[in-house]
Amino acid sequence: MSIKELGKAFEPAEAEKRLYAYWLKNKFFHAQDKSEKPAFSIVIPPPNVTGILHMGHALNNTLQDVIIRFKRMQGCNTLWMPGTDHAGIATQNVVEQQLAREGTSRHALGREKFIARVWEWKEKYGGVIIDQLKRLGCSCDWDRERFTMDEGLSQAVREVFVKLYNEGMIYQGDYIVNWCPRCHTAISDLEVEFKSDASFLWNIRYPYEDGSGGIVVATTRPETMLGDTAVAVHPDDPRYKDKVGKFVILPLMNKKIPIIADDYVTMDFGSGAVKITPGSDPNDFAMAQRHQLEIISILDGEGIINEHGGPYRGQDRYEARKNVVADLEKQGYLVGTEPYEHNVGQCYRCKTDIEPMVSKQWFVKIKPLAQKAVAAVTKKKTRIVPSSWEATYFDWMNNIRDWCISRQLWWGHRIPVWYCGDCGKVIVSTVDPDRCPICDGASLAQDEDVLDTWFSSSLWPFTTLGWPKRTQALKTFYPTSLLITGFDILFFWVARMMMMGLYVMKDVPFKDVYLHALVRDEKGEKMSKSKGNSIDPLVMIDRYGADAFRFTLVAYTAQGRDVRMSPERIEGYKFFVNKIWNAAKLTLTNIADFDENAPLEAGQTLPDQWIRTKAAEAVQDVTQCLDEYRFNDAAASLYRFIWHEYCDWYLEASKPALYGKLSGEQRRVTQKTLRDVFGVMLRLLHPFMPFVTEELWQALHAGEGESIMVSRFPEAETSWINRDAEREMEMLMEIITAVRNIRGEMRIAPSMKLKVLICAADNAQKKAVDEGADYLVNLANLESLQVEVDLVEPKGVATAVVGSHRIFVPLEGIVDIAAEKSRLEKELAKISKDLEQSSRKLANRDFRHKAAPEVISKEEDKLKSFQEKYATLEGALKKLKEIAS
RNA sequence: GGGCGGGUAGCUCAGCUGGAAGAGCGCCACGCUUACACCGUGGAUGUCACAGGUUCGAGCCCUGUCCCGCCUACCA
Repeated sequence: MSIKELGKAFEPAEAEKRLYAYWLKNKFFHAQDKSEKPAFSIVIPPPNVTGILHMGHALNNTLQDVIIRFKRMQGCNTLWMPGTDHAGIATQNVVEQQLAREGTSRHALGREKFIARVWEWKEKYGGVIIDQLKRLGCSCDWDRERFTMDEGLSQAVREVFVKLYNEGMIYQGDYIVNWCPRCHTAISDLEVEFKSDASFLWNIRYPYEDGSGGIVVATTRPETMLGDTAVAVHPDDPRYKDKVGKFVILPLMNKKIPIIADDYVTMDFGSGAVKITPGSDPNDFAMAQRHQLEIISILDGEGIINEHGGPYRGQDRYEARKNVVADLEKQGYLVGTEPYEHNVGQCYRCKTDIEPMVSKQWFVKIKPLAQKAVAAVTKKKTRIVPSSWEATYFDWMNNIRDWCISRQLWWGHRIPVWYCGDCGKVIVSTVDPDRCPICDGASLAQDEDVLDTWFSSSLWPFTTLGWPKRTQALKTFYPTSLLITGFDILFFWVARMMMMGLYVMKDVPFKDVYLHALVRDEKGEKMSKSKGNSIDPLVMIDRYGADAFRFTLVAYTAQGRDVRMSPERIEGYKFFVNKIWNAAKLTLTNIADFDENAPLEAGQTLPDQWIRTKAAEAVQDVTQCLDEYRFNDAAASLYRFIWHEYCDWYLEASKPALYGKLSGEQRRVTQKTLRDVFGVMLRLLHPFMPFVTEELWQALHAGEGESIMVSRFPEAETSWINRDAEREMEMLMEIITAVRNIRGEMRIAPSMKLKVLICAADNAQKKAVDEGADYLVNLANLESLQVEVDLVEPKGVATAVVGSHRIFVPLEGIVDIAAEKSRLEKELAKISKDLEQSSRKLANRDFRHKAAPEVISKEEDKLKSFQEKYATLEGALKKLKEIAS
């Protein structure tokens, strides 16, 4: 066969570019809408168009690509659906900042022009991340790339909105929502991040209307008192029983407000009385609804006190706080101030303190949707991996509140609702109406708001496949097979996709969900720009190659555990890539002259049989690990097989055959094994290290073969497994290690050839060693090897025991006997510990009665071998002492 | 306040349904043996957080305690 020559080292930068282009050119990533093959599909968690690749993306997409390549090689019609989302707030922010630098604003531009500007920006800078995913090696079906604001997806959003509306699942109303005064929009409960803040608890006295003293309330937000419309106490509180129904005077505002009773109030907190500000607190808002209280909003959309704030009008909320406190103090209403730590909600986007505010918003009735989403997981229609996340999922779903889906932004899917200026009719439609269906008036105005970005993301698994059209792709690939994403968007995205998939498609969006952990730095801290500890994936790819980088991520992805990343770790796997490269060089140069067609006369050598067994095991193991999403275990298995089995032992053991020390026939058999096993190895490794494996696969086939991408993933060849050969080879390996150990401990130069004598227990044992003699001589660097059944132990030797073999290395003239004495003593100490432990166990009557028979016989075998080993070593030591004395 | 995960070799972590404590990196010693010094060979290192319990037997199961992360929550 002809083989391509390999360079001194793998050149990732050049090879990655070339190979990715080759894959693209041949459309290997492309999935068929219709196919005989079983379908396998994953939709990408769409990154923000504004996004640039960070470690989280790198991990997430590497895992997806591993599974996708694995399934593709297994013969599935495999679709990895890529795309980006429009990220309402983030994208709008970016363009607004750009406008600000130009000295203008979106308001100056107007809605239409602004949106045009955002599109312009998107075309120019958006989706950088797509190219970055390509650098990672992602084998997405790029021909199908989607964007949440695409024509088709936008239409789908309207369809779903209208369906929900018509079925009474969407409503509009004035409710208290989380308002971001900087982004100028409502956000959902999920988009609020709570941060603990060291502040104060201000105690304020509200005098009773009749002048008979007052009631003290505590607050962390004194400025909100301007909008107080009641004071609440617990109905059972004896202190206030007779006060309920009476009135207090709201200080500063000089206004009468009632004292009400509600069991929301905790009696033993503070004074047991709470000020109620329905316009600025969700709990107070709820109470206001229960008691028909007046609801006053004292803040405008910017967080500035409005006309309802009396003298404080025009002041920023924090400025107003200071002034209110000062005035209360001045007028004698402030009873006390104590330091207090509490949680403050912030906008997840801009970290501005959230202002709970009453405004008109659109909501989705979520309970009915959530119930079905819970049932789907209970019934295992969707499986969450690791399953420990199920509890979190259930908990959230069961305590869910209606979803506020309207946003006061310009960039996004505009709500498909129109209001007739003539008759007031509300029109909800999938197509833009020209005229009012009731009065035929033409003065229609569309709702100003857009939808939460997550609304369109929640439809992603089917809209990307063409819905609302009943496309072939949809038929083939929905429900998708698997979703891989970070646990941090379990609620934001996974849960909502579950709800929407079930609602719209009447089926779950995916069968499996694999949730991976976060990437942290080597100290376990979250990576962030401000901390300066973030690692740029692209820099890592440039420095170490995509293969090494990917393998590192996979190797550290244990279920339910964070990934700790550092350049040093990636470097370690770069060394692994180098090792593979060099093993390939050795392998390929030695099989270059292998003639496939000539019949093989000789049988396989022991190492041949052994490495085939190990290869079959590795295939089995890696396949199972991937099936179970145990990524780190798969990586470890590959690492061990390639480095410690193939390179350390098999390549070394096959050298005699390759370098012509064995017969030509034997050489050809070994060549065949090399070629077979090496091919298996490459294919097994390909999902993890796509580039170097492709490069080597091409070399193996002299550039004439098909891509490794579309080759068949290895299946465990049971015919390759030979347990006898495995056992025999491993026995030889142990003997070799024992001799090397003596060499190392005795400080015998590696270059010095040794004479070794082995005393075998019987003829069968002797034969086994004799058969491996060549390997032994070679790998232990021996001058001679003598194996006998009745060997009288020579004098002045170093001794080791492997199984029932006693191994002697004559030391005369090589080292001093004292060194061997101390080595033996050390060994004896070790073995006597084992011996003692084992015999104590076996002496225990309960153990003999209650333990499983196979456990007992195993223990007995152990004891026996300990005893033999002990006796041999002890004898050897005694002899040495005789010589020494 | 509730929930989840974790505490195993100097470091980062494996350890599946209880049956001789493992890997990688780091460390020490020796070695440029014709794939690889991005390497090879050998070596050292552990009260498996703590205290009880179940069991013939516990890193693994149960109870409690102490730390460390994370998620979640309307106590002013």
